[in-house]
Amino acid sequence: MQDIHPTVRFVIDLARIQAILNRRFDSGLGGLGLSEFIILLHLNEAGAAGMRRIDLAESVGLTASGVTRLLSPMEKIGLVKREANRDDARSSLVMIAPGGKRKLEEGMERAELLAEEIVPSEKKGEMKYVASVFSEIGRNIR
Amino acid sequence: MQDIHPTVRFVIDLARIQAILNRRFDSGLGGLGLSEFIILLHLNEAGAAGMRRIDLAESVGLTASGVTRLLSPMEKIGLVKREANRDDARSSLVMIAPGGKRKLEEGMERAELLAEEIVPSEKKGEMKYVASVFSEIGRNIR
DNA sequence: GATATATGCTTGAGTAATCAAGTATTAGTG
DNA sequence: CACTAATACTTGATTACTCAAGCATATATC
Repeated sequence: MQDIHPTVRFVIDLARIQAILNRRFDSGLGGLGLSEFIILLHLNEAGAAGMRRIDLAESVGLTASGVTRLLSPMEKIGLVKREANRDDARSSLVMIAPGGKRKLEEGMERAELLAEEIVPSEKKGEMKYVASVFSEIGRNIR
Repeated sequence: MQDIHPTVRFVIDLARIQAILNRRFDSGLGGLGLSEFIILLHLNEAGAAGMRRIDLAESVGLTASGVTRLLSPMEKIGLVKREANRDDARSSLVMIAPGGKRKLEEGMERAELLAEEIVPSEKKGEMKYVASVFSEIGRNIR
């Protein structure tokens, strides 16, 4: 038990950092939760075509159920809108609404400020490396 | 909104990976939640001296309140034990109990298997490096 | 040495997710 | 073409936290 497997250590450090960042971002994004912010970001990247809820779940890292619960109030307040999927009646498409675009821009400004607080700009190189490791892990885990 | 700030992207990737890992570890550690596992790990490292709950909270990344709620059932089933702190009556010390040591060893075995699934062992060097970046970020954010 | 303030911890109430089970719909198979 | 299996959700119940408030105890200040 002396030496901890590096990847296990990684998971532990990851959990800690995420818990802290989650709290910070949840309360610092101007009334937008971190998950909501992330959803808007993905939907914004998807553009007018929108996304199926399940693909959104996959890219955010939540379950389909979690996405359903998150989207429902967001739809009510006009951050996102839904549309039937003419190719598959099981699924509907979600897309970002004008209100969501505004909120996203607001949130992004704050997110950038928060980001600067946690990683000093001279660490950008390291961040790049970490990002590449993340994307590899991301592919491994689904 | 075209290019996303690298650290903001980092936070988003982190959130996704953590959500997925959290689910995997929560259900793969043999009845031990990931947070409980992490707590046992820290307490094990602290040894017989134990830790104050607030220091435990800080190293796990949760709030004091969260730690209270996690520890209470763990104490009941004999994974940890508590002891008054003779230097400061406000705080009590928590330490790992024999039952906790056993559970931790079991959990560690499974955690290592899960870890191998996520990151192939030839990437251990990279993980060590990422861990060092994490611990630096960790110091920045408290 | 009294009083204000800070620290450590717990608790009630709330929230954000989970899982398991259910309902449609679609795709695959003999 | 019927029938089984898989997919895309949604919902009820539960879990794992959070925050705000409160209670003790400790520390600092006058």
